[in-house]
Amino acid sequence: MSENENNTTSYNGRASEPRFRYNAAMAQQIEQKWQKQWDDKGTFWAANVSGDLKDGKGRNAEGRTPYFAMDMFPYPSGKGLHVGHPLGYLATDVVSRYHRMKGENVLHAMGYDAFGLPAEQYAVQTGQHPRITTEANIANMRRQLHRMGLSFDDRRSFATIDPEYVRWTQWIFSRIYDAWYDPDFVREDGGKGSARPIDTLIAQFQAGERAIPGFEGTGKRWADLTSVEQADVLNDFRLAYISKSPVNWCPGLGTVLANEEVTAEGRSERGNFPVFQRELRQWSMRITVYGHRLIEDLDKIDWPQKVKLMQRNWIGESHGASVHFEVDTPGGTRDLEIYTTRPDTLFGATFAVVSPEHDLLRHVPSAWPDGTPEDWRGGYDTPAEGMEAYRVAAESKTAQDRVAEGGQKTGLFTGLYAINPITGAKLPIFTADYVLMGYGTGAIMAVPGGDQRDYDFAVKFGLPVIYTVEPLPDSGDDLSDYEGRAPFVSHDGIVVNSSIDATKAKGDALSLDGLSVDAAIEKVNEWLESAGVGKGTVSYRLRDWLFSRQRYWGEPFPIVYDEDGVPHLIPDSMLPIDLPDVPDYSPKTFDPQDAESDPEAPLSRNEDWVKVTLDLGEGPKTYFRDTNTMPNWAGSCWYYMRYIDPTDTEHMVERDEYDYWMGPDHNASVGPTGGVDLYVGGVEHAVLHLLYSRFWHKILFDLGYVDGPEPFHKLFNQGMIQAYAYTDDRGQYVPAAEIEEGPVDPSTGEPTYSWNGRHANREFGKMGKSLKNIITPDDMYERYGADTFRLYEMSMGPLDESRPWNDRNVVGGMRFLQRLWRNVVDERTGEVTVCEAEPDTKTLKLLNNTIADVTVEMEAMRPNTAIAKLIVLNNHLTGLKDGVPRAAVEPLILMLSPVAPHICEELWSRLGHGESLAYQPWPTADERYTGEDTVTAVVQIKGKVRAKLEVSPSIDPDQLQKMALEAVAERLGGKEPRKVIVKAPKIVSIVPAE
RNA sequence: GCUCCCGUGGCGGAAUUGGUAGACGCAGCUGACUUAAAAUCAGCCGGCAUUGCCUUGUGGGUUCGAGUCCCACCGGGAGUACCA
Repeated sequence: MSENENNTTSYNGRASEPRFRYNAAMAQQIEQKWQKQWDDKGTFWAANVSGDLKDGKGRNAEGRTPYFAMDMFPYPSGKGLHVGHPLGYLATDVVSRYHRMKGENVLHAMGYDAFGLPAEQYAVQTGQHPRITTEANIANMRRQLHRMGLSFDDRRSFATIDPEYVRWTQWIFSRIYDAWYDPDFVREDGGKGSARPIDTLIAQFQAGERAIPGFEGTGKRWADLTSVEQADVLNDFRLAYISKSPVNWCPGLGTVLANEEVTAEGRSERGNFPVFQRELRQWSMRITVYGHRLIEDLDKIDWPQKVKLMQRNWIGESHGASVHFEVDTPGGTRDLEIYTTRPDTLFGATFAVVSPEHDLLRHVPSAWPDGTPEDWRGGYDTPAEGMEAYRVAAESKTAQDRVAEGGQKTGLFTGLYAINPITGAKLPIFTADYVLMGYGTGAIMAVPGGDQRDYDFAVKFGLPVIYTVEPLPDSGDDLSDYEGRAPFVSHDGIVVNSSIDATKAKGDALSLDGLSVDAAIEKVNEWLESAGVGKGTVSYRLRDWLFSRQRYWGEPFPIVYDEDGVPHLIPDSMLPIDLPDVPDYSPKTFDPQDAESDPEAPLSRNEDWVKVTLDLGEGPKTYFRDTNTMPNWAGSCWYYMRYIDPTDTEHMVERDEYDYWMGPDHNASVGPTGGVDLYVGGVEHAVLHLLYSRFWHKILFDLGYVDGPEPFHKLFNQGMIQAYAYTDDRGQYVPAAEIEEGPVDPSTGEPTYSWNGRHANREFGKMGKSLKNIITPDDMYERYGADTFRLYEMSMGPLDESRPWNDRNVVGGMRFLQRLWRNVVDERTGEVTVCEAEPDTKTLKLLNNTIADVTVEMEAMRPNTAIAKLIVLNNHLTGLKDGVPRAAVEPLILMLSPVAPHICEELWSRLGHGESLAYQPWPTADERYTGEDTVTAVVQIKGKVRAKLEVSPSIDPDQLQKMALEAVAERLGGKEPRKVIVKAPKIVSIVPAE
């Protein structure tokens, strides 16, 4: 170990320092030495049960409990990492190392989510292929992570852009495309509803077991249909299908977006461009059919409540009823189906509202009915003219515009009337943009007596209000308002004025009067069904997942179209479909406000690629490739399974390997759903990646490719590392590293800050290049070494909470490691100084209590408190007069090694051990030395501490009470206490006599 | 607006089931060592105060006892928003 010349910072070594002091320079040498050894010896290779990855370097899979710890893999950005990024990676690494020491077979690896917009945009600017920059970025990020000492099995690393990986992404798409959802099929796990191969559906059509939608009553059999007709029928069943419904078109980005990628303001999450609703042909995934299962199975997995709640809200399951109203139109009687969650209020419906895109609006009368009030007409001469103008206006409105209207209702009378099936009342039908086409049926019955929005609308257009529910006296609703102006919206109440006799409407007589709301809903649903005018239904906020993008840097679809436009799947044997070279990588973008523009995909620019001759079983024919690419989420939807064996060329994942690592009950902590044991990542993926992954996984489960219905058993969201940033008085960011802290301003209680002698303002938030407050891991290695960096990040606070980075505090971790080093190694000579004598009883007590406590903290993923307890033990050893006992410092080193692995390996080796400590058994506490000899019992009078007693932990409660009463006898003044509570051995609480 | 989470010293943060509030670290202070400084080691370190009182955002409540449970409010953060 050589002397270091650098003396610029205190921990980087200086001439006067002892030669064998643990400083930054020595830390760097130790760290790189051990990182090389781990690599050379394959220390972190995990053993599969079979195949190419069976080699676990002497530790086989058989007989060892599998543990799969995983991070949300990174996008390899060109910007590199800052200290905020690896918090989660360090946490999983600590957990992985701990589980290895418990004797488990730990699968821990890191891949790269490498398709994406930044690389594409860089390619657009430079003309360089995105693969080149992406691969350079991956190499750089791999180096940065490696230097942290993360214990990955490097044989299992891959990137989503690797052709072998793309192949399986396309293979999964093919399986989804070739599947339909059979809601009646009973799965192996007993649940109802399952994805099934599309062949099973075709067989039902061929056998005549199932009517062919759209061809009922034509007498046509399946074989009689043209290929185009067959394709159209199947498209309506496939789980990946071509949709012709409204999608989010973003001209500024030149692509369409999923609902999840559009902000509440109606703009693109990326780039903040306006988004318009357009009807375009696009790929969609039928995620809505899984809505109920995606909610239901949340109960079976160990995820933060917050994320479960976000997914439940996003899916938005609501139970209600659909009701059919008859509408008289110029072309005859039409059916209007509405959706309501409160069918009990049908008697209070006084009008109906349909969304501006609703089909009914194409059947409005040619003139306004006699007596139509002026403000119902909106100034238009005919209903048709009004409908068209209103629809166009609503379409161009962003969500922001709607918010700006401040809840003000707009709308227009359609000239049509609907017959309330329960009362026979004639209700005017309006159109208004507060009713959304995409939810329910796009039409509502309006009950102004029970709904604030309907009420606002009724007031504006002078429509009547009928109350059918009376609030409960103790409901908290203001009863004085009842029958007054405001609607009563509470769900609790008693139904009144809700009865008909059979002569007034379809069906039998019905009375809801006097029932609770819940009972009324049940009764009215039964009535609707028996009268054939409606039924109870379930509705979802979740929409199908828009799955195609007009971008270059993504996976091409394994789909070609024949000359009739019928899509055909490319056979698995021809996968992967590689991206073609194109003259220009950018999608055609438009004026962000140009809603009428049409997407143009970059892949369409290579005609040689688009037009291909293939033999798909009917001899060589000309086909045209699909020119869309998959969204960024495709690769991250299933990558966890690929860690199991990225070398497998035969399967996405082999069943036996899946069962071993991820199958149901593969270890004691995982339930019947199976899945990754621990998945750590940011909460920002709560509804995007995590919902899509669960969806794909359930399809693959239904189709029998994997054995459990959930991908991730335990989810953990790490907090964010925040930082201070500084601006000058013009508001420009100035480098945080060059800020000087001045004296505290007495008026604010805050210090003053300056940069280059000028005043600076401090703000608190994220770390970012533009904020000029970045600290990189490389800065930390340079100043302290990777172990100190790891120690600091793990000790700053609870892993799941956000907290500020404070440069100044890092030094505490360095001092701890130095003290530990000095407890083992003589700083001047480099000799090992531990003594071989048995530790004294006090040391043994502390050691074994520490082992017990630290084990609990590690199990609970609380490295911060584990570290605090290890520091206490180390501080105790430092103070020992007769040298540090080996029997105490070795367990300390083992327990610290998950957090600071390099220095611990070095000390372990210097203590004479030939093998890495990575698989040394985790220390166990000797119960002879746990617990305490005496505890402090507290004597309280009315909750206040009045005396303390040193007593045995096993003291008899009666004896303790006696001692306590003696100790405070003076204060009780000889009176008998009113009450004494004894919780031996810790508390005696006395309530004195008055 | 609705839903959820969080408020503890100068700072980051500890406190099984309600049971001695402030572990551990940073900063600060004192001492030892040193010509001196750094480093290291030993000690002090919530506030007021004469022995005791006050103190976990504020105000109430439950309890022998509340940072922890309940109610209301204040402040901060996150999600979501005309979903019928």
